[in-house]
Amino acid sequence: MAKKYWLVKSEPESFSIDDLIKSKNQTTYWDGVRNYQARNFLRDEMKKGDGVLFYHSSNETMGVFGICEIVKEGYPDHTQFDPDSHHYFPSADPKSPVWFMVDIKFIKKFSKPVTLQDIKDNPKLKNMRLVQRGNRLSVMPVEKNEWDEILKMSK
DNA sequence: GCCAACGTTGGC
DNA sequence: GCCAACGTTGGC
Repeated sequence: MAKKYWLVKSEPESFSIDDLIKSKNQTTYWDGVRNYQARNFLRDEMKKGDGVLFYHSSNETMGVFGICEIVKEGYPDHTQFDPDSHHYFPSADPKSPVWFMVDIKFIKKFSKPVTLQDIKDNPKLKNMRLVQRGNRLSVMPVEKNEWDEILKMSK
């Protein structure tokens, strides 16, 4: 199957690309996604080796800061069962988990981020889901040509 | 099944 | 900090 491409959003105050770099093996599990559409991507469609754009939101510099890859495919997000977790989801049953996550591994940080403004200013990227109205998905697919364009812009 | 209320996201 | 967009919840 052809390699696919994704974008994940994170607020750098809670988890930034530098936090990923500092993580053990530069790998982390992407927990806490509580949106069904995003869940379906995590559970069903993100495959080992797929490319992931790492996006910082709600920050003075919003944009894509680097890339990583999927190293472990969808498996149950353990925080849904943990009453102490901020992501606790009482109706989830370990026998039929509701929420899933993947593991991602750091590949590289751009020397200069591709900002949201850069993306908006590039007519080739006008169809990106990221810049479409009202889009609030924290995990979303990216087309190969969009991936290539972002990488080109990061140089 | 409808829909108002509410909570969250995220750009500005 | 504001607020538009939009997903979810829960009463009916």
